Amino acid sequence: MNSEFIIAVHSLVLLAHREDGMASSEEIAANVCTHPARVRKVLGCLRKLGYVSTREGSGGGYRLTCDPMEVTLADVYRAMSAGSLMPNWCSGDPEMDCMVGSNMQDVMNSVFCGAEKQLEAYFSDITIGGMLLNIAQRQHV
Amino acid sequence: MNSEFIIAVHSLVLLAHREDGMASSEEIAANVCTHPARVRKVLGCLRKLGYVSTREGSGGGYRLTCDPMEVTLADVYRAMSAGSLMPNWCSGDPEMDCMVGSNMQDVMNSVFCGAEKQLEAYFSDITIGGMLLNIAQRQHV
DNA sequence: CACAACTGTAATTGATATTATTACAGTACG
DNA sequence: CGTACTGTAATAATATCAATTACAGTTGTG
Repeated sequence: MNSEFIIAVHSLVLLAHREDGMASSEEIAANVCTHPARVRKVLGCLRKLGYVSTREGSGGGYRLTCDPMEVTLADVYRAMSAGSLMPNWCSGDPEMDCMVGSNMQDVMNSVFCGAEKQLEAYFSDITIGGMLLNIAQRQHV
Repeated sequence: MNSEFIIAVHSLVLLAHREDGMASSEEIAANVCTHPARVRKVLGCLRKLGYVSTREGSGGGYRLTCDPMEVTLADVYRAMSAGSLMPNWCSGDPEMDCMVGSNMQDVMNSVFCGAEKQLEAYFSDITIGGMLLNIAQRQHV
């Protein structure tokens, strides 16, 4: 799994937690524990999808522009990490003179496509707002 | 996803395809397109689980000792790649003085544990024998 | 206007993970 | 005893990932 997925989710949850829904890349990076430039790259992607808006210049930063209860991890996954389940290493070779070796790439591919669908279905039940509630509950136990 | 999973599955399908269920690490490596030493490592793991037996020495190699219709990808996944869904990169820090940042690792962890269960459920419906049948069907279309 | 505080983006470096390769001891067969 | 294998570890080569640096562009403010 791509770790940009984690950064995206964490950032959205953090913004949802802020009363005004705002934070700079530096604040987010400190909370996520990564570099501001990396946050900017990931959040730039979320902006294109309309989940956040950005304001450049002094006093600028990122602001949540979606309802956290409406955005699911499946949305974020599709945006940041689609296809990450399939390993980049491939076995077999279509040119091979063996039924198994020549078809394995295709078959493995369809297996992982199915797995990815399954994963998305699971993620589609988890919202950014739900994660925030989950965290808040832990706090009070 | 760990690519050893792919090597393990491919090897098992290949052995299941062989009439006598046997092949040497060199034959398997040629079919999978990797190095024999790597095949030996993976198949050594499958041996410990009882899916194959090995014979050292001249004329030796690997032999399938299970019913391919009984072994699922979930079995192989658990053996080779358990926990591979979770990225090794972690956001947040439990020591942090922020509700979100300090709890994110735990919450993300539980998200990925659930995802892994989901994935295993999907894999548990796919057998080595089923994959071989799938390949054989493609051949005749 | 000039400056400070931001984002956007790309290039570079450094760290880590992955795969291939080599090497050799151990085992079995003929 | 020699050949053909597995088992295993160490090393080298490669690819991937994350941190860092750098700087142009934007915006609010004195």
